[in-house]
Amino acid sequence: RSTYNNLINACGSNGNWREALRICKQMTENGVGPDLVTHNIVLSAYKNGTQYSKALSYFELMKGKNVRPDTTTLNIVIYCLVKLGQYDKAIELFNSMREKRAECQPDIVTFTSIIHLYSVSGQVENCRAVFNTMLAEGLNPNIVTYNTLMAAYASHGMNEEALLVFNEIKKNGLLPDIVSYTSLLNAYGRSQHPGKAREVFDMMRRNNLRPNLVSYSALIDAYGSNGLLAEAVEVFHEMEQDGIEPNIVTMCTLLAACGRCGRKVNIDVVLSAAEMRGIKLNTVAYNSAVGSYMNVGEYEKAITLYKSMKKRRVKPD
RNA sequence: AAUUUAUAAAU
Repeated sequence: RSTYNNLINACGSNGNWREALRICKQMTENGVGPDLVTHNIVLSAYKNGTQYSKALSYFELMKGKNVRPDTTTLNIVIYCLVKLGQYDKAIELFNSMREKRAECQPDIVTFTSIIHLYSVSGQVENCRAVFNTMLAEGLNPNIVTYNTLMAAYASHGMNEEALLVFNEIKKNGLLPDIVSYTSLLNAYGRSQHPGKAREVFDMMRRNNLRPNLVSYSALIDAYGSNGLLAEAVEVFHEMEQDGIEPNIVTMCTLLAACGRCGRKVNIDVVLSAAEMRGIKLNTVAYNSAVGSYMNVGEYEKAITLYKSMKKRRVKPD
């Protein structure tokens, strides 16, 4: 059974949920019944394949077969509900877990997921309360919990709150990791403090953490979204010299930066830079480029790009 | 140190 679970998991963690299901069926046909771990692996296979509704259906199926879920099961279900924007249902499930007699009590993952929920559902003011409740329940936050709380503040441009959390990490004997630094950096970028964002980036290096693709892209955006295109481009070069390959998000960030620097710049340069690196533009990147052309008043180029979008079979949204 | 769950970047 463990062998099968391992096999299913190998497919599922790559988002290959069809193959995962196929093996799961085969397992049953060979007379090996799935256990709860198997079910959880199937659920997470759906999740990794972004098949959130299918995951929820599977969960209903489990209930129909009287399979008792555990906290991990419910955590995955909460994750899927959040992805589908079904926040009320997620909260309902969370509350049911918190009842005294509930079989599956919320754990640190559950609480962290709920903090994240409140961030993405536009109720960041609830995040700290959830965090405090978790403490009151005697659960110790780990670095992911702190990072989630920080990211919540960061995405809302609340840099002071984010910094407070960052300092709490150290106070509680944990070490900020690359995600912590990137979130703090992002908090400054989102609140019009690109210089502070750079300071965080440098601080990360001084603490012997190597900035990765995400950290670099976040710094590029900190400059770009605040109108500092030259600095953004400089970081882009710094990144490549550091041996980190840009991806579509990086290029899209630069494309957006071109539309925000307040003057007419050559967006084509960025487009061909992407092409030279074999990075194919997706819908978001096209939107960004078209938007930037509009911002700088190059309406004809915007239309041309829109047309080439269709030619390359990238769906406009 | 390996069967399953939570966190950071773009329009």
